[in-house]
Amino acid sequence: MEAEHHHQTSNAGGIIGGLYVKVMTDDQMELLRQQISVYATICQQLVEMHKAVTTQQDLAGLRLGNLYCDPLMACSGHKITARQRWTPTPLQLQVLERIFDEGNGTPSKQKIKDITIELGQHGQISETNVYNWFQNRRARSKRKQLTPALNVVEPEVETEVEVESPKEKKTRAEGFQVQPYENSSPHRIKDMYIQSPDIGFDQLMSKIEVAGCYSSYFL
Amino acid sequence: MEAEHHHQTSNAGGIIGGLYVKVMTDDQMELLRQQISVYATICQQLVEMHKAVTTQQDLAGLRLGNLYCDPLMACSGHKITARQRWTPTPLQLQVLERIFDEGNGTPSKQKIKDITIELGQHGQISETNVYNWFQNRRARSKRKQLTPALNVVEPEVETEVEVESPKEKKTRAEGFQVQPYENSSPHRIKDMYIQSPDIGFDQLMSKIEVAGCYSSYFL
DNA sequence: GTATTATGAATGAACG
DNA sequence: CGTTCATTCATAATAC
Repeated sequence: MEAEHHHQTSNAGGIIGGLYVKVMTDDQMELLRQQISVYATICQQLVEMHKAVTTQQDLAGLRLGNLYCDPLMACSGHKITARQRWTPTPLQLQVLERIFDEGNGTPSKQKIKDITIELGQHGQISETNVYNWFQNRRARSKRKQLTPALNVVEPEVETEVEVESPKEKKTRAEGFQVQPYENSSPHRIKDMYIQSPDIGFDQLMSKIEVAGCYSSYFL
Repeated sequence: MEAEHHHQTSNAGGIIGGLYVKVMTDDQMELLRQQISVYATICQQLVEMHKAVTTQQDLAGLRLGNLYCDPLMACSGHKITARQRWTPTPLQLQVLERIFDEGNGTPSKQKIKDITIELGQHGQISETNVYNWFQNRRARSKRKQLTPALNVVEPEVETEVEVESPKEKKTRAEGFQVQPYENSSPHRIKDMYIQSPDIGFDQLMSKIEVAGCYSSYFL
């Protein structure tokens, strides 16, 4: 094995047989395949959820069997402790993120109150929750910014020959790990091909079919 | 999900710079880019639709005066088979344990950096990994100390409202579940990465974020 | 295969 | 505000 540095993040180009082509490493191919599969499956899942919600909308209320759905219930037993930590519902989270993205980094006291009231429409929440959320959001956003460029260590050819670990078992596929850290807005996908926000369900379905057709080429 | 060399018609392989790589034409790349974008956008659209439906549901639920309970939360789907979690190598673990035992309970920022760099010699690692490791190590060390005499089982109160077959006691009660249809998907995608049909909405959202992360490599 | 455990990661809340 | 703690979630490892 030569000391060829393997840059995984760049697609190189070259001339092969007189054609200019992009080249991909197996890792990149696998990554790609994963990505497509994930998207495909997400779409399926979302479709399923949509169907379920749409067709059994009133059943949903009846089927609530959550064990910890009622933090307010003064149930006699202190054993079944409801979840003690507030967790934003997806809706609440959406609103919070939107407000956060608006940049008005100053959630004043009054603003907190307003937000709390608004979010109260979507679930149990308190001003403290909102306050804490913004505090944490800001702090962690900042932290991530401070650790942006992971010094890409180029691990030597991994000639670690240590054998002192009796539990030796790992057959690590060493190398490339993608850590889904949200830098910036993760939902931002550029280069949209569907712009209209009010597209119909059926159209989406057909789009999925098309996408699946493309996928078969690579999977 | 190993790199099965499934050559289609025009995807050739070759040796470049000592690496076996796939080559793609610009057309293929473009096709691919389109495909990913389509999926990404479909996901967003579906999410929006889902949110809309959910909102109505929420309002309906409130009107009924029911105790609030988010039907989408608390789903515990899993089984995403993708390598995404850092796992310390035995060597790294050894070093970490040693540092932890040295007692300096507070690995400061700078220390984290140093440790990360040092451990980077033995495999892929990031500062966050180190940070998390110490956090967890401390927390669990403390918890163990606190729970030596605690009985193994927390006596369940009979508030348990559901009798579950021993076969699926794994899944906690969740308010939202889609029918586990067969894997007969409209488009044949093998090697799914999300297999559980009862995955939750927020989990899906995170998957989308992850997928978007992957995408950034190619878009 | 399925169920259980161990543990990396995420995050609400609290501390100083 | 930045940092730390406590709890929970998801998953790799493992036991069954």
